[in-house]
Amino acid sequence: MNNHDSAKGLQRAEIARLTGCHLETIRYYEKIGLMPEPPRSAAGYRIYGEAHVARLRFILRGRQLGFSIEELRGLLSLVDRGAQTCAEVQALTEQHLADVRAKITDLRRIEKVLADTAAKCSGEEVPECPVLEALAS
Amino acid sequence: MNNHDSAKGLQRAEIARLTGCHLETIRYYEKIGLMPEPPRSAAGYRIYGEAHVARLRFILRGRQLGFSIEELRGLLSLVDRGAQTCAEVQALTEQHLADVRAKITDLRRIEKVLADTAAKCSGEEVPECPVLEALAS
DNA sequence: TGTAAGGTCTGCACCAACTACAGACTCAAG
DNA sequence: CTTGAGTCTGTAGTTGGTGCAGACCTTACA
Repeated sequence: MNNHDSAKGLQRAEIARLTGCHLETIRYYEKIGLMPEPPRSAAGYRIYGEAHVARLRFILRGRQLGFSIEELRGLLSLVDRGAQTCAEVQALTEQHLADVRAKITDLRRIEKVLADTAAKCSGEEVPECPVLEALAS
Repeated sequence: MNNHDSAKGLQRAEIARLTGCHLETIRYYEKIGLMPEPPRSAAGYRIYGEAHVARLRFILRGRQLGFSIEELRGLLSLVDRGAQTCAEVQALTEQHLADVRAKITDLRRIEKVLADTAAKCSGEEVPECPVLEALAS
């Protein structure tokens, strides 16, 4: 009954299924103030609406892109107080982009070391393993 | 007095300085069983020797290369029971290399999304910010 | 000889970003 | 009316450490 759902709202398991977010994570986001406290049913069950789904999707997408919780808090506060601050959002994004690029550089250096040392392995019994030697040096 | 040091061993601050490892981290590695418990002075102070320095360097280098604590535990147990297991070390390394490459691929995808959306920003006051829209979609 | 500064000891609390679980409650179906 | 599933709360565990309090030890200087 979709009409029922959209009229009456969603429970925790439903919003979790819709967004792919773990059940407990939603409560966690509420606790740390990323998600607003939803209205409750008479029995105290959380009832979510479309706005909650949209906000949760925003958060999840940001997390996928590697934004930290604190970065998302910043982004969301910009969202919450209006969209006239595009330059601020751009600055946050550029900073995060720089972080991501630095991480890629690091990982490529690591990749090279690992590939080079693994390539030296004969796989047979040799007295000294080149990987272990590379780590020890 | 270097002679004194190498004859009598090193204290925690000295091994930390030599290896660049944080003081408390050494104790942590000991607690979780990566580092052996060192002998103690009469007053209970830890006394480290060359073998401890070498093992700690091995661990630190492995961590720099992104090996997890558990992976290092595996590597070290291979080291501890002898070097005739080069093929096992190679397998661990190849697996880790694959993980690193997967992480690089992910980050490059993220980099592209961030760069594309940030590039759309005018920086001026526009009604909808392209970064926020990209996150919300 | 006294004392003050600095090093070390232990155990515990804290960080991110969740995840898991116990014990109580509620709800819907058979 | 009972059973099973969903939800509620608070709390503990995860990874890889870091920080700190309060007690001890050691050394240098007066």
